Amino acid sequence: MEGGKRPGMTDVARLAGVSHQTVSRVLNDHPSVRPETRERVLAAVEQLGYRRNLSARALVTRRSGLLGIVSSGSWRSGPAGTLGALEQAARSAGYFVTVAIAPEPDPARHAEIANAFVEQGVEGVVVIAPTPGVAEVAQALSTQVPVLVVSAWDPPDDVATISVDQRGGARLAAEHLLGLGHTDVVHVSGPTDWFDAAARVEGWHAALADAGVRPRPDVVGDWSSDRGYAIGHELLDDLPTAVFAANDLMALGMLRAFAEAGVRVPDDVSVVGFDDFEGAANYYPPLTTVRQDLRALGAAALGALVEVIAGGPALPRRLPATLVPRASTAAPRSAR
Amino acid sequence: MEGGKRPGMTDVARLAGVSHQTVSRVLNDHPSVRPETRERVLAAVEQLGYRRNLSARALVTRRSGLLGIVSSGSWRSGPAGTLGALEQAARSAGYFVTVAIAPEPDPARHAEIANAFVEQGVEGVVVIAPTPGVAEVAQALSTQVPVLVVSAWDPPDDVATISVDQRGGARLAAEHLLGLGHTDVVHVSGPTDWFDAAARVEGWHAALADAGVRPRPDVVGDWSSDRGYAIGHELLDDLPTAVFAANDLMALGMLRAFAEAGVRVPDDVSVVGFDDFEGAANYYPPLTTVRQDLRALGAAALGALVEVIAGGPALPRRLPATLVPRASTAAPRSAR
DNA sequence: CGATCCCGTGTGAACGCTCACAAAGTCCGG
DNA sequence: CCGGACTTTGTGAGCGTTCACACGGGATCG
Repeated sequence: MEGGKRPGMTDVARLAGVSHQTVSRVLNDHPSVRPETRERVLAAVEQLGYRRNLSARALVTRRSGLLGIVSSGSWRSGPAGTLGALEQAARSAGYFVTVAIAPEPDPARHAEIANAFVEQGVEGVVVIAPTPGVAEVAQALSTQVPVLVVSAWDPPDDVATISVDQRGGARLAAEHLLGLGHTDVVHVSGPTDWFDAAARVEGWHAALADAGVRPRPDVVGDWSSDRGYAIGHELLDDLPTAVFAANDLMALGMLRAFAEAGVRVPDDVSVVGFDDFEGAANYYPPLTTVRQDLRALGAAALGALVEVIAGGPALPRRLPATLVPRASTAAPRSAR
Repeated sequence: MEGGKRPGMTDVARLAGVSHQTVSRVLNDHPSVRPETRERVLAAVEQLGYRRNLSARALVTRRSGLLGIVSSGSWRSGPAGTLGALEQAARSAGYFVTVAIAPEPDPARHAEIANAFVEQGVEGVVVIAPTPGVAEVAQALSTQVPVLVVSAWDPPDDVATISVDQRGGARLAAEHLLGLGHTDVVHVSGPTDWFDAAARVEGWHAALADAGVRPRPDVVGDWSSDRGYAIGHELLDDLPTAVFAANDLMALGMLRAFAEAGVRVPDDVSVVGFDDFEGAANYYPPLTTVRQDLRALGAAALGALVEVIAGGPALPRRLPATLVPRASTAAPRSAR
């Protein structure tokens, strides 16, 4: 697995018969180096299996080429996509990426993460902040290093933020239901301390208010399909004509509760979800839902972070969500 | 966001009235430093907001404290869990973690990743290798740096490997079905170039052979619920009494195909999945499946990598999978 | 044909830290 | 009270790079 010790620039220089500085120039493809010399150096690099030492480089340039990502332990769907897109975008922007997971509300751990990132010399940090607890990390960091927050959150001050437009997404769901003729509707929300959950609640109510429709009081869930199932059961006593679940998993649980009770979807009740989670297209019935493009989010987040690093402004941005109509929604029976 | 320039050890030393070396000792809590001096240094650190520079440290110690993780773009479920567990375990072992995503089979990209990791000076790498394409990365890397492969893969040589026991898991599924009295059974596999898919196929056939049962020829899927749905349709013509899907999403698609056709699960056909994917407990009916504890996998992988770094042996390890019996399986009609 | 400029290259210092070693200071027993 | 052992602290070098600058030589120009 290893030989003696890794060769350095001087070793390459010696073999190529040039100075270490020339080697450096070749490696950073500086213009003024004779093609022939370049060849010779590259050959030496090849022969020695030389790899540059980024620590040494970072030490003198004060640029680590590292970006930090803080994700959350309690991050349900799609961090895979977001994270992956983030990483890919980062790499093509010439950065490496280091990751830390922030468990919910632990300030000590948050400080530790911030500290670790600063010590590593990250040039910027993306914080995926679903809840206020994690958003604190962003706060802690933003005094030390450029930070971009991915969160449906109205940042208190000058912290740059990006997210999928949760309000807009919820509005889409509401308008879809409204368009079908539903007026007896209910929202099953996520935990209210989640920014996404709160924004969806807002969008939902705003859209209904605009149409003059008064929904039933929201039911608060916890994102889990189990809870969705339980809530579905509770709803059975007095069924609305449509339900908007704050995520697909809760919708899934409700679908099961309804199926077991012999309630047909969408004939007896329409169901809309949120996320377009994996498999939602093949729930029974296929779930109408609001899709968030998390890959696009990741890529956009990275772009925004790079701008912030470059000293750009901290404009909040929202990426649009889109409605994916499928078989779980239809006009209410009364309208047929 | 920034002040002038970051203070260094010498700045701290000057303020505390000691030498830079003493500062270093305090920071690495070396035993022999007088408590009073320590206090003074720590106060100075605090006052200046000093953070050490890990690049500089890495340069001299040749220990970066960095671990690399290569994950795969086409890594379906649970990287969140695995990655999260990996990161947490790494941190408590005193490492940071950098991530790279390998889009499927591109050797050039793999080489690039390997190169980047080596240049960063990672002390070890975890490669999550679902397919031979990605496993090549592991090969390439293992000559340069300690590598641990997470994969249901029989490594060609001395590469350390860890995974959930896919064969055992598939055997569990088969034996569960056998125990219920099923003999007319079929396996819907994953893409055959995936190690996991191949191992599940093997375990399935081995278990059935042991019981003297000849299953129908395997149907090859692609992990997606859409494909599962299509396969479910095809199966309708001549229904077996039980189906073992290589993952929950394909099972989900089949569940829908059956439901739409009025075929009842488990009365008319039993379905077993694999993964215990999010929501599987609330599919309709709740899906009997084989659970992999991916968090445990992540933690174990890190432990193993640390051993490899320390020069330990490269024993392959398998973590057990467990059967989660739910409502989608029952005795075949003939046996009732 | 000498002064000027640019190109290709080399020289030395510095980045912020740890390591090896040396120098005080402290304590003890004889 | 002195020598040795231990404790606490300081000094200088060096890790592998890049940066600032200096230098020689050919081309260009007046």
